[in-house]
Order: sequence, then C-alpha cells, then structure tokens
Amino acid sequence: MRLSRFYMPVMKETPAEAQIVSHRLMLRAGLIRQQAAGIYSWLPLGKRVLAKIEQIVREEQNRAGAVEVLMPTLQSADLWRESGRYEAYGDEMLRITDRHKREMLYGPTNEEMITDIFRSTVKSYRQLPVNLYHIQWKFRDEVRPRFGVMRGREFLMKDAYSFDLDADSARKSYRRMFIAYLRTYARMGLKAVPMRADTGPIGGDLSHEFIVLADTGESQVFCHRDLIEMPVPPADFDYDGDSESVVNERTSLYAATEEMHDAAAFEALPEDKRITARGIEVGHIFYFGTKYSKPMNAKVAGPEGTDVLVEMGSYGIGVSRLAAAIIEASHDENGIIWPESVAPFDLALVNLKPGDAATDEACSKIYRELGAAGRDVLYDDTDERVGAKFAAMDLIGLPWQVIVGPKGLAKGEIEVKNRRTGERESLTVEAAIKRFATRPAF
RNA sequence: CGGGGCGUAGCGCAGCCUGGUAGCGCAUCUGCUUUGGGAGCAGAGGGUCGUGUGUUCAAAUCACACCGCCCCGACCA
Repeated sequence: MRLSRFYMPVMKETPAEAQIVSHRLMLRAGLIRQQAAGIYSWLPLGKRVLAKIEQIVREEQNRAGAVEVLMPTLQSADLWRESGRYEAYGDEMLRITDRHKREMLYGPTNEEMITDIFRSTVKSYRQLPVNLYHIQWKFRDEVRPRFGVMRGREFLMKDAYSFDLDADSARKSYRRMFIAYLRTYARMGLKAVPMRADTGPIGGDLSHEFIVLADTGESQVFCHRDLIEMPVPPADFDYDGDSESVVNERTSLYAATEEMHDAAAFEALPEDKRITARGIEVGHIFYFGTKYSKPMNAKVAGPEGTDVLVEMGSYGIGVSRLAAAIIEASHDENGIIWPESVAPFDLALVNLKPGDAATDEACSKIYRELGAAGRDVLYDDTDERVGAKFAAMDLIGLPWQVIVGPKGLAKGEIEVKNRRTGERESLTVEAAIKRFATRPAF
C-alpha cells in the first residue's frame, strides 16, 4: 500500500481524554476514533490489527477442534427469560424494543443463544463433543467505560461454547481451550498467565482468567515466577493426547488475581519466585456444567437411551481489548512496537526523497518484489520531511523500516531498521529484498 | 450510580472572574527557501463559542435547564 493512497490520520498531539498509553497511541497512530462513550470506529490501521488478532484466534480455535459459527448481535429477550438472566443481568444489558414492541437486546454474551441452537439440532450423545465459537461484537452498557477499547461498551469478542456428555469429557474440552489460549497469546507476542478466577455471575466451579502482565493493568495479580517462562505447547500439539499434564503443570503453581488471592499461600513461596504485578485480563474460560442446559432443557440421548443434560463450558477472548493490551505490553516513548504477527503491515518502506530517480526506482523495485512475494508493505512515497516520516513510522510501530535515500544509494546501500531494538543495518537493495521476501513460519 | 471536572477551528489551549461580537500554537492551503529525525519566511482558508431558555442596549462571558465527554470511587472481557 502506498501511503499517498492510504488513510492514516496520525496526530502529533495527544487528545486530552486519553489517559493510558495504549489509548493515547491508538488515537495518535490513527487506529481508532471515538464515536460515543466506549464506542469506537476502527480506522484502517486498527482494522488491520484487529483482523490479524482475529485470525490468530481463529486458527488456534480451529486447531483445538472448535468450529466457527456466527450468531447475531441482536437477540430476543425471551431466550434470556428462559435462563433467568433477562432479569438478573441488570442495566449492563442494552435493551431494545422493535417496531412491533417486541423486546430485544444487544447481546452481551451468547450462552442462551448457542444453547438454543444446540438443543434444537443435537439429539444424541454420539454427536458429542461439540465446541462452537464465533467472533462477534458485543455490548455491555458499562457504567463507566474508560481506557479506550480496553474497557469500551462495544467490543469484539471470541466466545466458544463446549457441549459434552459428562463432567469428565467437559473438563477435557476445558483443557483443550486452556491450551489453545496459551498458544493464541504467545503467537501475539504476549506472556499471558492463567490464573484461578472467580466465576462471577456466569457461575460454575472451574474457571481461569488469562492475564497479561503490564504496568497499567487494571488489577493486582500474584503469581509464581516460573509461570512466566514456561514453554508454549507446539503447533502440532496433540489435542487428543495428554492435555492434563500441560494444564496441571501450570495450574499447580500459584497464580491468582486480587479477588482470589491467598496471601498465606503466596508468602509460602520462596521470595525470588514471587511476582506481584498489574495485569490485564485478555481471556476467561469457564466450566459451568448444566447451568444453562438445565433451565433451557438442552438434553441428548445418552448411551442408555435416557436423556441427559449436557455439560457446558464457555471460553472468551477479548479481541478488541487485545489490540490495546498488546500496545500496553509493547511500546516505547516514540510509539507502538507491533509484534510481527499482529502488525498492520509487515514492514515500512521509506522513500527519503520522492522525485529522485534512483531513489524512486529502488523503492519501486523493493515495493513490487516484496509485494509479489506476499509481503504487506506500507510504502511511504509522500513528500513529507524525513523527520516527520520517521516519527510517523516509529509511532505506528511496524516491526521493520526499510529506508531508502540518495546518500545511501550512492554507496549502493539502503538501511534496514528494527523498530524494537533500534538496530540499523546497511544492505544492498537485492539483499534487503531477499531478507524480507521469505515469510517466517510460526 | 455517588463525587469532581470539562465542552471555544481537525488537535492542544487562552479568552469567561470584571458582558462590548473571538485569539494563540500545531495541522491545512499558496509561494519562495530548506531537505537523513516532527524546518524557516511571507500570505491564506477554516469557528451557529455543546444545545435551549432567560437577564441585558449588548452574552463565549451572567442565570437556569438539558445534552455530551473525561477523571476518582463502586462494577466488569
């Protein structure tokens, strides 16, 4: 994409309303624009990041055996009356009345709806297990939205729902998601630690929050140091094999949010193993048994021929929130530093002197050949001053900057800058093309 | 929802206290110069001062109401 044809409204100054760094940088780099309290438009750069995050989530869900569907944002109140949550959910739920005076709501989550889909289509235990997920916008009418998309009212979320015949297999389903989550966050360059969580209003007896450690985190968290450096299950992890040891290895070490914190147990750890930090919740998984299947009568015929209530779990990932969480975890004073896997473009190509024949030609060659190789290149072909160009590129945080100017070219060189480390390297045009033309596999 | 604060040009702000018909910086446009880390000079465009009502000869400025947004707290992916 040529910057001259792209839409990327970057700002030098920070809008007054933004308090935390991710919110400031998202506004300054032109990722989002606020439309109302807690409601945002996603501009091209932000939209690209969102799509990258979404795709990683999707790939890991699929790998773990979950199946994608798409449920609507608007739901009927009747469905929620069945579970009793229409009354229980309170003012957080945005209620809407349609022209026929039918009561509707903008879904804050989808347990009822997925249970309805399940019960009307799955009749036998032979069809189990089933795990369905979707990636859809949700709305929770937070009393006080803040921190940009970190705590918006409208947010993009992946939510998966598992259905099993009995508690044992339901726990197996839970572990699949647990492992898929470890991989998902790691692929985004995040260290997310699973912590015992309060099951809250959704209920159930087994639940973990996945927490990214960041100074600006909303809650205090406590965990064992070894959790931070634990290796991630590989891409070819056998989900049908032993998931228990992977999960146990992690859940046996101390890790808890403030609400679940047990000071005595934590103090019992060796001092150098204790980590007290701030955390951002980026996922939450629950096993809640028959909490919804029972009131909504979701049953299948069991092996003995009698109907059995299905055992359910639900598994959320805050997709839009992750965009902010990644920035919180990865930025410097100049701007965002995107991990390669979620960067809106693979690299920036900076033409320091548009109009200079040799510079234009070198840039054009790099742009075309990397494009042909499948790389997403943001080519800054604009007339801005170099200082402004560099500042903008640092701000938007693409992992690599390929810098081409007449001075370097006179020596047969262009410059490659690593946004994260700041390291610069001089290469020939051909060497730079070769370097970036091959996409590293994760 | 309790407490606090703010709405003036795209962004950041001054002007309001003490009413007299709107200004600064950045950004934008034009010209010249400049050109490897957010340039300089000269000129230009852009605002129903959140909305409504009231007070007044006169309201960005005073009063009342409403709307919106932000911050702290209680609540949450």
